[in-house]
Amino acid sequence: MIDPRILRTAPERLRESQLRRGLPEGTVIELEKLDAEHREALHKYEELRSQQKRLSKDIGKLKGRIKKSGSKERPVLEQESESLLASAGELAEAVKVAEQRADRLGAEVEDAWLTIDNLVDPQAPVGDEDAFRVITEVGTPRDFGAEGFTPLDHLQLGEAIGAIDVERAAKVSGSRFYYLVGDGALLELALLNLAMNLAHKNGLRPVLPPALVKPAAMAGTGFLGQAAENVYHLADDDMYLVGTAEVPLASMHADEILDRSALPLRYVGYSPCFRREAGSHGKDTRGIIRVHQFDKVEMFTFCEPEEAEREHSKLLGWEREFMDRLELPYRVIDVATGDLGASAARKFDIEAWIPTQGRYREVTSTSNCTTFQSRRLAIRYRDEEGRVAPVATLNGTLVAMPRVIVALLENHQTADGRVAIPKALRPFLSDRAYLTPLQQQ
RNA sequence: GGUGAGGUGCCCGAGCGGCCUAAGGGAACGGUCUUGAAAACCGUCGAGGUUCAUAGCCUCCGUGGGUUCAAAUCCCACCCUCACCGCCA
Repeated sequence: MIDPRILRTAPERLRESQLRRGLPEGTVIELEKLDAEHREALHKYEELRSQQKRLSKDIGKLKGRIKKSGSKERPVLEQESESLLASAGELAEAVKVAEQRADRLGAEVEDAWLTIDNLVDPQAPVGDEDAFRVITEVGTPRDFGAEGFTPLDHLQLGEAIGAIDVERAAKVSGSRFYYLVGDGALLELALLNLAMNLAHKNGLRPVLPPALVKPAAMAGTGFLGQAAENVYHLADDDMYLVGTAEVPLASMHADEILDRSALPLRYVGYSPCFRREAGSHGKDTRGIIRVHQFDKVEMFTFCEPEEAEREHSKLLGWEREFMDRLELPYRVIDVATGDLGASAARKFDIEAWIPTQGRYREVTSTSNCTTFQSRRLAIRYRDEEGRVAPVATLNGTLVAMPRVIVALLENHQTADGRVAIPKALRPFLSDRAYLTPLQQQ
């Protein structure tokens, strides 16, 4: 949710932002109309309600006097009370009608706000998915031709090493599932340990959050908009499986007023992530690039809005630090406005080089959600003047397990089918230098 | 799943359906006093909405409905917490 004052003072900013995202501006115009109507109805209701309360209070006082009255004045007071009650009855009816109208319009305004995405950062490149801007490229993709062999893809490698089993996962759970087995399982745990150690060293507080949440958490983080079709919903319980730890981490401080001295508040969560992948049939069907369930280490920050941009750089820096430790070639892109999530004002993706695809693929992503999520979730803080104001929220991936495993296997493979383990991971893998195919063991 | 108790403002805690729509205490903040501090005393002290307004007014006493001229207070449903029992990772 965006500051409603902007709708009233500068609605063109909302329209402009929607257009940059490639969304219709009509919803904003609709919202303006509804908002005005709602406020008018609210005024009417409040005016009537105020009258009613005054009248009710008078009746209360009168009843009190009747109790204490003598037999002489009692009949007079009772008659007065009768007439007051009669007019109060009429007022009550009018109040009810006015309240219902105001409530209805209020709900409509709220619904209309849900169709408006966060204001995009003016620095974000404008356009659709392909309009991203490359910020930097790090490392050099290997030239397998020069090395004299054709690289295997991650699934071939993973199966040879006995690390990945998608066939049995298909038997048990269907397509887009996988088992990590043996060194595969150990590899995830090693990545987890490295990520958590780095994050903890950088001052983030580790969290193992719930992965099943109530509708408010899902809606508050902005995943029940266009993204809703990709969310698993348990109808019997009206609960959602989270697609990222961002959801429980953001919601952790819902309805709270944070102490300014506690900001920035930084967490790093590890959780399973569930995604329906609706609308991506036929995309990335091989291997574990696109799956329905995976584990992810996610960073999350609550900070003062003025600090958000700087914090965003920090998160990106920590993501890059992690990628550097894995010795993977990657690039950083400034994601285009048309490809931003509903909550994000600006987003940077890190894309790792995938040799068998000959291109960069997204492995991490960090978003500045400014005050969009915090308004919906009522996460506030007391600013310098002691006023209550929404905080800014930001999130960033440290490791999305399957994709990082894909990148590691493919980039670090050797001509004889082994996979070199980056130095940073070795302490967590019995100090081994290679993952070895089962046949060579 | 069963039984019992309970959910009130930052915390504790009172609240015969009206006659102050939240008493009282603590914490916090400001001040007086003090060399400084503590104590004592005085004052301030929830959030949201509307509004130019930190003036007024409206809303919020777990959530959602209902009864009433009027509801924290009555009725219904649900949620959560605690204790014990049963089952279980």
